[in-house]
Formats: sequence, C-alpha cells, structure tokens
Amino acid sequence: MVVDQLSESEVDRLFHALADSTRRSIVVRAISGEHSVSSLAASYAMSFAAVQKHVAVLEQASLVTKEKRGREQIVRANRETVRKARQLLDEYEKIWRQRADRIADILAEDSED
Amino acid sequence: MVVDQLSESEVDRLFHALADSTRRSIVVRAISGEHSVSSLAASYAMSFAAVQKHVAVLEQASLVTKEKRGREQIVRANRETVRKARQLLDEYEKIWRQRADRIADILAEDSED
DNA sequence: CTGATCTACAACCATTTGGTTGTAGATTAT
DNA sequence: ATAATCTACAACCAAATGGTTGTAGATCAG
Repeated sequence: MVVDQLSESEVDRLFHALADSTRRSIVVRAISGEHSVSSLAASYAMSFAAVQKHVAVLEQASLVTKEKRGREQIVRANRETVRKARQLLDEYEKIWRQRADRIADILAEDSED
Repeated sequence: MVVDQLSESEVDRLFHALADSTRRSIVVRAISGEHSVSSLAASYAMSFAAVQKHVAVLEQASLVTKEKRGREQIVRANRETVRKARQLLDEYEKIWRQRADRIADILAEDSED
C-alpha cells in the first residue's frame, strides 16, 4: 500500500462525488479554468441551488475548493485528489499482478523438484 | 479522448459501485481469488441478502461477473472495468497537462514578438 | 441609496439506497 | 427421501440523495 492517505469514508465520498455526470462535468470545467458557482450553474438545466449542492459534494470530497473573490466564489479543481483516486485504482490493478506473480511462483516451485 | 467506451450512466454506475467500502472490499477479494457469494457474505457483519445486493450493484457496474458452479455463484472481478475507471481519471489529469501546455503556448507567443 | 447579482441555507418532496426478514427454488450431502 | 446449503427475490423500512422554492445577507453598479 502506498496511497492510503485517505480513510475509507474519504474514499466513499470521493467516488460518490464522481458518480454523477453533472459533478464530473463541473470538475472538468474547474480543471480547465476558473469559474464562479453562478457561471457554472448557467450551464446546467437545474437551479442554482442544485448546482451549489453539487459543488458542496465535490468540496467535501476534496475534489474542488472554493475561494471567495468579491461576491463570487471561485471553484478550483484539486489535482492531488484526482491523483489519489487514480492511484487507488492502480493499487487494485497491482493486486492482479501480485496474484499472477504468486501463481507463477507456485508453478516455478512445482517444476523445481 | 480514448476511454469513452463507457456511457455517462455506465460511469455513474461504476463510480457509485466503488463508493462503498463493503463493495470495494468485495472487489479486492474477488481480484485475489475465487469466492462464492456466501463465502464472501461470511466476512461481513450484515445479512447474506445485503451482500447479495452489493454483489448485484458491482455486477451492474461490470466490476464483477458471477458464474454458476453447482449451487454456488462464483464472483470474479473484471479487470478491464477497473482499467477503464483508472483511464477515466487519467483523462482528467491529462486536461491539467493540456491546460498547462496551452498557457505555456500563450506565454511563448507573447515572447515571440 | 437603490437595485441587481451572487451566495448561503432552510424547508420540503420524490426517489434511491442500504439494510432487514421471510419465502421459495436448486443443488448437495446423509 | 430428507435435511442442509446456496441462491433469488419480494416486501418492508429508515436514511440519504437530488431536486425544488423561498428567504436573507453581502457585494457591486448606477
């Protein structure tokens, strides 16, 4: 294990936040440039309050941060969190490799006798 | 884009399936070796039916498959789906790099004059 | 100062989620 | 044949989710 900087419930929040297309879209837009909550909200066929809630979910998952600028809140994506999520899935793929290695070892031992 | 073999709702299901520690645990165990639903269920402090539902969620997300063997159902993890999830997050990280490149290009153009 | 804009947040509602228990069908073991 | 095991699935329930509208506080523009 290398990536376990995240508790189980943080991982829960992280993947849950990513499990909604509106939220993923917000993350992509926040990666690409700076946006206020209201400018983001203008893009979606739902109320400002609904988008505000989505941003809050992303914020609790540390996928974005908000920074007050005048009367606006600027939403920025958090690169590190996306990296951690990817690394988590990398770990899963690593388990497969370990399993394959383990099986290969056993086969090698068999042929040693 | 390279990874878009998945529809938005499939991605929803995929991340939603990963957003639960019991389900992630089941995936890890299914990666490591073969398990029936009931042998998996024995590990968790919840009913068999609850675990059965978790497996169903993983199955709908294509994270695992079930194969009938006698009266048991063997649960196997689907390596390809985990890879797709990781690649999706890779794409996000790629957007950051593209943004950085774009900014670098603009700075280069500025200094060309 | 007044009005427009941006945000925060509460209250409400329908649907989904994650758990339960209970019943029933298949398969295996005695 | 009977009993035990494994699975499927329905019905139910509390809590969370994802949306709404409405109200109110800050900030900016005229």
